[in-house]
Amino acid sequence: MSSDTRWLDKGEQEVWRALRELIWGFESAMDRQLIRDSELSGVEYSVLAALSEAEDGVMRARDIAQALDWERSRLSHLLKRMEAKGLVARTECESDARGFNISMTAAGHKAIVRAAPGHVSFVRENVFDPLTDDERDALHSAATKIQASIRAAGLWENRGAPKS
Amino acid sequence: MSSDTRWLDKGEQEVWRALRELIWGFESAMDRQLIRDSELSGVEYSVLAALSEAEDGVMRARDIAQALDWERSRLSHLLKRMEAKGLVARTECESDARGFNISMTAAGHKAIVRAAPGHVSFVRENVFDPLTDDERDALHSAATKIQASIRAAGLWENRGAPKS
DNA sequence: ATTGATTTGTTGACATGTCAATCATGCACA
DNA sequence: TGTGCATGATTGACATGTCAACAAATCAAT
Repeated sequence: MSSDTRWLDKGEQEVWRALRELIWGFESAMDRQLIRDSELSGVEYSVLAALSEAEDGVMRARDIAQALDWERSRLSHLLKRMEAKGLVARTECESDARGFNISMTAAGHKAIVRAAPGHVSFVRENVFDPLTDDERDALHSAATKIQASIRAAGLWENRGAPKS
Repeated sequence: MSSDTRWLDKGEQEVWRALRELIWGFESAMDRQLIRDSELSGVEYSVLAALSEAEDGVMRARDIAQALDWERSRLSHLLKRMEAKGLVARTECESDARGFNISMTAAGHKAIVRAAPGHVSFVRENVFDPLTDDERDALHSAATKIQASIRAAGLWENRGAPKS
């Protein structure tokens, strides 16, 4: 494809290093904060947060997977564990015998209500507070553009269904 | 800690969603590209890239772990696999009988030379090309500031050694 | 020198994620 | 209405990461 690779110059390398460190470190830092201050892991929080945004706290597994952009098997494994912990419950789906409705239990609701303030504070204190308005806006548009570019290259999707 | 949580408003939620998706999706997209175009996973590439930057292509395991900010056991497990694949070799360390020197093999060198152009192209095409100069600079400073903030909060380190 | 703490690295148990295979159900269309 | 394909979800094998326990070597302080 390219025998004439455009390598990164000194300045570009620094930008790339800063971005790479952020991408590698941010998620685990967020997880550490969550686990320290609540009993939820980052992925468990994600699922419960998705359920919270549904009106009645119930979603089909399919829709959770889509909302989080996860593989089905990943969600399936996680739901099994969360069910064992009593954070969610599953009921059969009336309209489609293949599906399941996932709902938050009282314990799940309690857990996310307890975890949410610390999580939001983490984001506010470490993302919004340190940035100027211009930096925040530029970060927004940069993140959006980078994602769009990767999507256009066909490398974003988890299971790139090659239409061959 | 805070009964008066400063929740995110609509605009902030959008910024946060864009950043979260980038952080969750970028690394796996990069891994997909690497595995598609070479025989290296992202973590294997990281180790070989670190070794490439040492003059003689040899580093102590300790220094690799520090350069990548990884846990020792993670590196140990990975090096065992990479050694089995013939990508790296280990020799005893003369100056410190506890340590090991890790070196690239010819196969490891060949693999990273083969993988590097595509990897650099991925970064250039998806990070630098889509951004204006201003956005790139803002991204740089935003990433730096966010990391600094998390570090100041004591949540960055992998093994936060609590000095209790 | 001896003792005790620190550093370096490995190991095993376990948590989590990916992938391919499987199964049942639903749907489209002749 | 049946036949074939698409969808929803689970499972098991495997890859990878975390954590705590361990062992050996080094260092520091007396």
